[in-house]
Amino acid sequence: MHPADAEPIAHYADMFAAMGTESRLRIMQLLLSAHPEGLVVGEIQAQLGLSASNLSHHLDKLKNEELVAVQREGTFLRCRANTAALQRLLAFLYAECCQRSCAVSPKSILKPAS
Amino acid sequence: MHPADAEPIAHYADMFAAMGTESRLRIMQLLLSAHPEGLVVGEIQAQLGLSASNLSHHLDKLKNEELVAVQREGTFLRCRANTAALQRLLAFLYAECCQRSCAVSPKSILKPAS
DNA sequence: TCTATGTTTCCATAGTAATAGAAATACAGA
DNA sequence: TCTGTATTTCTATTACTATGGAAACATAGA
Repeated sequence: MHPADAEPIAHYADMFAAMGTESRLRIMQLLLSAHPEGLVVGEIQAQLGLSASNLSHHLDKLKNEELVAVQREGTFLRCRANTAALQRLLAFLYAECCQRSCAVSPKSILKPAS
Repeated sequence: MHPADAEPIAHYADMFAAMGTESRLRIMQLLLSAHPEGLVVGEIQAQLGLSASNLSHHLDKLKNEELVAVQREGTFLRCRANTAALQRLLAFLYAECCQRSCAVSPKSILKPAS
C-alpha cells in the first residue's frame, strides 16, 4: 500500500491518523512499554477492554501504517511497535518543527511540557 | 472542549487526528515554514488549492486542537502555528518513544530517516 | 451607505471509521 | 481427528469526516 511512497507527506498524515484515536494511541503506548518483547493480542485486549473484533480492526490499521509488526507464536499473535517507523515519524515532526522552521526549540521537547 | 484535559492521552490522540489528513498536515507545514509571521487564510488557500469552505473546516479542526491560532488583521485572518502545542505533542511522542521505553534512540531523530 | 473582498456558516452528500456479535479460521494438544 | 483457545473475518449499524456550492457575515474604503 505504501511502497516507498513517492509523496511522503500523505504517508505521514496516514501515520498520524493511525495514532489519532484514543484506542490506537493506547495500543502504541502499551506496546512501547512492553518493547521489545511486545504483547500478544489477548494481552492487549485484556488491558484495554476492547472487543476482539474492534481490536483486530485497530491492529489492522496500525499494521497498514507499519506502526505495528505482528508475528505468530503458536496460537498467539505477538505484536510489537515498529520502532523504525516511529523513528521516521518523530524525525519528520522534529524536522518540521525544529529544523525547517525554528518554531520549537530542540531542548524543549526533553521536558514534560510546561 | 479540552479544558486542561484530565485524561491527556485522548487529547494527544485528537492532536494526531488533527494532523492525520494530508490537507491539514500541509497546512501545518506551510504555517511552520512561514513562522512566526504566519499566513492569511487566502494565502493558504492559494497554496493548497482547497475550496474556501473546506479550508475553513480544516482550520476549525486545527484551531479546536489549538495547533493553529488565528488573529484578525483588517479583513484578513492571519493564521499561525501554535508552537507551544506542537512542542507538547513532540515532547509526548519523544517521551513515549525515547524515554518511557528505549524503543527509539534520541540521536536517530536528528537524521532524515534511513 | 454602498460596494468589493475575505472568510465563515449553512446545507447537503458521499465516503470512511468505530464498534460489536456471530461465524469462520488457525493452531496446539490429547 | 476431535476439542479448545486465540484471533480474524463477516455482516451490520451508527457516527463521523471531508468536501463544496451558496448564502451570510465582517471589514475596509469610496
